[in-house]
Amino acid sequence: MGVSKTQLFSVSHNELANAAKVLSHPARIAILEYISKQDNCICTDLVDVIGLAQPTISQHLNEIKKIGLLKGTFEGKNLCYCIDRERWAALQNAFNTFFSNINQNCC
Amino acid sequence: MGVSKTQLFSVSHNELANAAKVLSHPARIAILEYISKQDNCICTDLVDVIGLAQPTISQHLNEIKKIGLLKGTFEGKNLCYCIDRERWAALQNAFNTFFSNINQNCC
DNA sequence: TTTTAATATTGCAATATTACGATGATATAT
DNA sequence: ATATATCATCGTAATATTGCAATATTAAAA
Repeated sequence: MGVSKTQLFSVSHNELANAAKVLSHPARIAILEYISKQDNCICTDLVDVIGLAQPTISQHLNEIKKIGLLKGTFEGKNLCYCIDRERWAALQNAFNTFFSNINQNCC
Repeated sequence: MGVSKTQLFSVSHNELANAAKVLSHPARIAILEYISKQDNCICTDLVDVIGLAQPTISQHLNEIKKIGLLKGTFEGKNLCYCIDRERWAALQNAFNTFFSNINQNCC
């Protein structure tokens, strides 16, 4: 049915899965990497950097915004935003916790 | 067109995105967490633990297998497999590297 | 005020994902 | 040999994702 049965799973499992979903497209990885390496808020040229059409970039940015990884202003002519470091660190921690949680006695 | 333009992006971006895609469904998070916490290889009862139909679990396991996170035997009556710790650590490192790579001067 | 530049939204086509019933394959138990 | 238990595969339906052209919106510049 194409619909994930999210109600079967815990909140934390769904949250981690949602975060992973944002990272599950190379364009979004590239966008995040590019933004995170800037000295300041960025105010354009993602379309040139990534190589996808402007509406497509806009859509990807929206997915990234939805999980709170960006902060700044979004209305008007020029965007001005950057990585939300607090959220970034929280996601880093969530992934790290997940990966650390393995039983070292297995196999 | 529903097709990701993977050729636009670097190998490492695509690899990280592919790994994230495996983690982008709560069932696979739950499956991986369950397996990783076992003392031994597991040989059944994932269907009961997760609560999805057996073919669905089988499909999810296949996605997990595809990126090399499982090792063991898969044919026959009883499965017997567990987490591939080397691959697990590699993915942990890949995510951690990605998240560590942020410019602390931004904003 | 009219242009212009930058981003968002809409609508659509192509493809991917999720889920499960039915069925097939395999190995063990009876 | 037959039944049973376990997992894989096939087929299919429902929904989600990706991408872009066309268009709208917004704010600043001319």
